[in-house]
Amino acid sequence: MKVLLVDDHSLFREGLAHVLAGAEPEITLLQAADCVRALELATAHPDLDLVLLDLNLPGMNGFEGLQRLCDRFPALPVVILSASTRRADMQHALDLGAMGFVPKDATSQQMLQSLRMVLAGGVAVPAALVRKAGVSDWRASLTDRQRDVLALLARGMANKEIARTLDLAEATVKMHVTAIMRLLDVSNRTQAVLAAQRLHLDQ
Amino acid sequence: MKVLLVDDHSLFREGLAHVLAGAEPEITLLQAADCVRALELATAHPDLDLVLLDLNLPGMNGFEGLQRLCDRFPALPVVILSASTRRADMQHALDLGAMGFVPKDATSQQMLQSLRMVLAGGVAVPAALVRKAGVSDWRASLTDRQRDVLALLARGMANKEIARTLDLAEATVKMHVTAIMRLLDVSNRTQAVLAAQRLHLDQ
DNA sequence: ACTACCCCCATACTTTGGTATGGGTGGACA
DNA sequence: TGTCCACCCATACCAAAGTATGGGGGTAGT
Repeated sequence: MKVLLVDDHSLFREGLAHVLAGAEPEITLLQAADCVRALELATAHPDLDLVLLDLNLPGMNGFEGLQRLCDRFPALPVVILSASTRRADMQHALDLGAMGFVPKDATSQQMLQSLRMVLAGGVAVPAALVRKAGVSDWRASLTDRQRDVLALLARGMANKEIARTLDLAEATVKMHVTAIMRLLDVSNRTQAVLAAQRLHLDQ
Repeated sequence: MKVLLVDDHSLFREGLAHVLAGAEPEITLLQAADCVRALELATAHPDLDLVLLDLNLPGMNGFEGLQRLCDRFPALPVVILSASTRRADMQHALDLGAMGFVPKDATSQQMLQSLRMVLAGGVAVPAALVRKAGVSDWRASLTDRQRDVLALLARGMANKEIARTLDLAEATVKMHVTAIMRLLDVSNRTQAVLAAQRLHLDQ
């Protein structure tokens, strides 16, 4: 069995490698520290059985990486490993095509069970999610451009800088910022940044 | 040898346990998911040789946990395990009494080397920090009132609201905000909030 | 073809943010 | 006693943020 593990912390990768090797001696484990490398490895190893993907990666957003993986390798099941247990995150990951969601505070037994379930063709999600699905997706309510602006907003940029960066008029940026604030139900840009952080909408 | 590992992700704990056990068969590893449990275990096991502490824990701040550990067990060396590689975080941890700092993206070899160094009575810090030490404590450079204002700033409040809350004139609040921004070396309030978060100066 | 969005721009306006000066109090310390 | 410093206030000014209105162009769905 061949599994690709994507996580930016090599300590975590090595530890998990030991856990998996102990439980499943037949396993071949590939490791990637970021999504770019993960895509390379997935391309180079068509016989992959599973991908374990950490959501909060530096550089490319975990969701974006998930989307690309599911896009390029639709038959390859991806299980999300995440420190987050937010329902919105889990829901979104599953919407994008993930076959499972394992919180990082799960035990190794729980994780292994989830992996087995996914390898058997199932979908593994924590109980918390089953209870009530589809609370809605803030991300979907933000347009592409609004997300672009919000990402720069979340870095503390002024409207003028954002305009320069995205090659827009300042007035247009202001319009987007106003729309973002209305959608997030806040009254100034700092609160918008805080809300974005809470909802993992930054970056 | 007896080591206490404090991290909220049990997957990470189990993985690291395997790594440590593989490298050092004589090791006894205790695990705690939070600082409260960590303090209990440290009290119950006076023969502890080392504590491995994750910085970003839920509930009690990692820094706060570090402080309490160093307070109650001055002879017990604490090595910080953190996803952060920010110099300010490392500096702050060392100021509080940590004996080492291991980034989570270190290899297990690097980590083991750091642990050995600390057990030998040394201090283990990544090279990046050695280069330039003692930028030191932003906290000290902020006055009490500035911290009050920053705390509200970090909630996205407007100057007028802050003034009402602290019963000050808006002009006074502006003065504090300006001073804060100068101290944090940023150019607007949103960046000040972001910097405060990075340096754990919010709240 | 019509509608509905999304995206872009401009102008004008009000409010807030941020800077600069200057001045006042009280506590700490040599 | 004089000096430093944290803290407070006022006024004024310019820059930036945020709101409102109106318009143009593209694309997708009915």
